[in-house]
Amino acid sequence: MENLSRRERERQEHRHYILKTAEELFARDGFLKVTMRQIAQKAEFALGTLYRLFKGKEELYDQLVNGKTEEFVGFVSEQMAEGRDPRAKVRKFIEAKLAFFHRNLPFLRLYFAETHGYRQHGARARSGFLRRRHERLLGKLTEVFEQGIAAGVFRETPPQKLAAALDGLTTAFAWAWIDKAPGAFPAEEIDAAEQIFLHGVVAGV
Amino acid sequence: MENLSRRERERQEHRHYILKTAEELFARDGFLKVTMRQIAQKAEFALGTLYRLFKGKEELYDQLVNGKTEEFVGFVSEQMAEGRDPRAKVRKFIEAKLAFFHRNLPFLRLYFAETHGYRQHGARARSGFLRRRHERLLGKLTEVFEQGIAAGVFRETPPQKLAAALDGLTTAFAWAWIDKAPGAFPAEEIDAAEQIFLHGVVAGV
DNA sequence: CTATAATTAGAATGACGGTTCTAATTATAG
DNA sequence: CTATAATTAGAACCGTCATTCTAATTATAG
Repeated sequence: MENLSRRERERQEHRHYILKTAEELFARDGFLKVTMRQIAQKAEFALGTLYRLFKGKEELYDQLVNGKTEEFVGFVSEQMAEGRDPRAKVRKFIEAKLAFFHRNLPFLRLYFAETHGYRQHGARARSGFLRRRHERLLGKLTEVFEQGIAAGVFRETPPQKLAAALDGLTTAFAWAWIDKAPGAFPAEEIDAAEQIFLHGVVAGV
Repeated sequence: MENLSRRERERQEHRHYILKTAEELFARDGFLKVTMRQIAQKAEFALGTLYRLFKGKEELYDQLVNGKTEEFVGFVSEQMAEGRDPRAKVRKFIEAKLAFFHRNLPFLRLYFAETHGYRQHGARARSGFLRRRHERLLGKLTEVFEQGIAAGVFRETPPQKLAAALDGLTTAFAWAWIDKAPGAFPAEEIDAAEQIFLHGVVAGV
């Protein structure tokens, strides 16, 4: 990465800056409503320059979304791996997911749009890279539950369902938090999600 | 509704049929990607006829989505009201929500797009009718939890968080089920959602 | 039956937006 | 300094809609 001409380095910086700018627009309005002209204007580049740096709108969007997703899934996976036992891993998953969204607020909307929303372009979105990454993450969660059940820590329940439940619970908390206090660190949400998921809502035995 | 000329009755039937046809298209591709021509063709009406029956694309979409949402929120509310105690109401909520989606598969996508996705048109979607209905439903859930906590049936937890958690959990199960077996009645999902939500995943005391 | 109104089909209009092109500007090399 | 290459700005092109318009057809009334 260091043996690049100044030219090439600037090119990369420009690409990066444009992606960052586009992220806010895409997160707010979605792929279809954002125009290349808007991106160009907000990033202070000419329209033609965007097409020199990216093949087109789809490539630009894909790079953005795929890059961030990789980062997200990687981070959450690593954090989960640090948990010693299934319960700790569950806690890590919740913490990592919400913390990542806290640091990458616009990405929350993009990720959600791609994993649960409409196909945004071509035939790629719903069957593509991002979808597979999301499923991989759920797969890792599923393994954690399998281990926990085998070890007798968790109740006998289909582990995929547990994974879906935890993912849905944390997503719902992310949405509630984004509407309420998107600036603050979602500490309460993390604790509440863990508590409810581990012990349920019925008052103690 | 009965003192209508044959003309007027037919007019209503045509409107209804067009909405039904449009629902499938909107559910599959989203507001922005569906064209009026597609709707006209699929419903076997001329383009001009659509504009005679509806003011435009937005009105058509709004009527569709608002009507169904009213139906959905009404149904779930009624069902919840039938539960005798907070626990039964929780069970009813889960049953009603998943059963409604089972009967109205395309609507699941529309509802979700509107409550959690991008603004689909104008400035209306995210602050509009549907949004308020969704919040009203969450409000009713919140009341159930307040009562349950007061009665000592549920653990002391902020009731809004419980409402968000249950809503998110059931939504996640709806998605998992739609991907897996959209034809079958989601009986397993209902039971698993109730079990996890009430008692958590940690193996019994 | 006509005359008049309602309804239909589908062509024309106009705006918008992704992409490409051109002319000018700026940088690099010799 | 030129000459050549890279880069920029933004105009032009082209296709795609939502919406409106027009001419023809069908129904209703007298």
